[in-house]
Amino acid sequence: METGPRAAQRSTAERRRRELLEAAERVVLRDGPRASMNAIAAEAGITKPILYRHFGDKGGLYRALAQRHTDALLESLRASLDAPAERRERVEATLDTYLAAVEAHPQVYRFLMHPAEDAETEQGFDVGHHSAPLLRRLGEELAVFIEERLDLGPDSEELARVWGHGIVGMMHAAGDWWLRERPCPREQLVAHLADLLWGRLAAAADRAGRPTF
Amino acid sequence: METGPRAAQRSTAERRRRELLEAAERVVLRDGPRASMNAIAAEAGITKPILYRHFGDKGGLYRALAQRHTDALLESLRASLDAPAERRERVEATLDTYLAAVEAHPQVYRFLMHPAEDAETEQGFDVGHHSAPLLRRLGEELAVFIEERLDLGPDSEELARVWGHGIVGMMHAAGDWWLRERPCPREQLVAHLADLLWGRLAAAADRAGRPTF
DNA sequence: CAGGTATGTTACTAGCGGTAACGCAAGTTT
DNA sequence: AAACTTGCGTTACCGCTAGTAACATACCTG
Repeated sequence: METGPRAAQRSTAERRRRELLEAAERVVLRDGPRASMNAIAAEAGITKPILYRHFGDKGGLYRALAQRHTDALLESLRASLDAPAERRERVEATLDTYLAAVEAHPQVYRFLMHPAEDAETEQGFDVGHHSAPLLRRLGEELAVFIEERLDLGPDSEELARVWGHGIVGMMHAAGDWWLRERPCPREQLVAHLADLLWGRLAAAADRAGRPTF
Repeated sequence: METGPRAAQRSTAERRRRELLEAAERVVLRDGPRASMNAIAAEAGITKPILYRHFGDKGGLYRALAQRHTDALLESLRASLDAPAERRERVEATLDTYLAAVEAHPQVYRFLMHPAEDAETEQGFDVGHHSAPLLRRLGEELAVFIEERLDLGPDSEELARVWGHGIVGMMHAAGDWWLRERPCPREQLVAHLADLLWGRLAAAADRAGRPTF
């Protein structure tokens, strides 16, 4: 156990950092991703330069803020994907985990995934530039998982990566649309997406009296 | 045919507008989405207020700029999806149309789809806020198409919309990743994605000596 | 010729991210 | 005890942005 003034200093610095992050989170969840550094500093009861000393720049603050949520989400997703069950059940569980997180904290989700909502006054958070890494991480992790577990013949690594990113994109886009329109309960969305992945698009019959599809 | 000074004025105004849009396009393709109104005005050889008179605000200019490209892309996609051929062929042709456009004009693509690349100096174009509408439009159009052409039983409308948005998201995410990493030729990516949609994920065998997936 | 209308300018505001320079308190060293 | 370092905090500023108000100029119309 480390003691002495250095340790005390570091621990207070870390506590301070957590306080600042909590203040930033409050502001971001209230004002959306266009929250300004001034506003965050004011919420924390201090002034801008302190924020910059702690986080370097706005991107640093954002990343620190995003990591709190992405790490937890990634862990849940890994668990769902790795649970002992049939393949389809696990795919559904994973989709459901993601969508449940989105449903439970839509503001957090929007902050992580969506660029500044309104004005192009891009002084806000350029979340898009940071959401990409998250989606990329998800895609890469899924790719590794698929490649490890499935026998896909030649080109399996390439195929797995295409699928990893494609499936993550599907989940993301469908979830985004669903969150906005809420056209059905979550379990139904999950089932529909799993149906899509299970080839129901290919197997569907053409509608009578229509050109083929 | 309308004549007289009013018509002349309007036609010169429209020509001016086109000139301004072309200047804006040059700047955006050169400087990325963070191009400033000042830079665009300078490129056009005029000053800011003229831009604002023509396009209202930065978002207006962006929308005018985006429409030029999205309309053409949407038309190509509709044509590919509606061509006389087998379903899988048409799905592949549509994916390929999208990816070919992405491949042919990556800068345009990035402008349409990606928020300001670097600094969070969000004075740039908040493209994310505008790309969403494009992806949404694509998803909705595909949903209508699927619902019209396929016999999906009960809940067909809901199912078609989930699939529409999900497939568009898959295409978008995979294309985005592919554009960055270029891991394989286009036709291979198309085939992999079509395989995914055709249920090859569900049909794949587990790898020997591994937990099931 | 008088008058409106579109086109253009200069000069400005308000707000942003980011930083330099300084004050101050507390603990450490001599 | 005095002097020095070190971290926390401030004020005041920079350069940039989007957007606007006010003014000038040309041109076509009555």
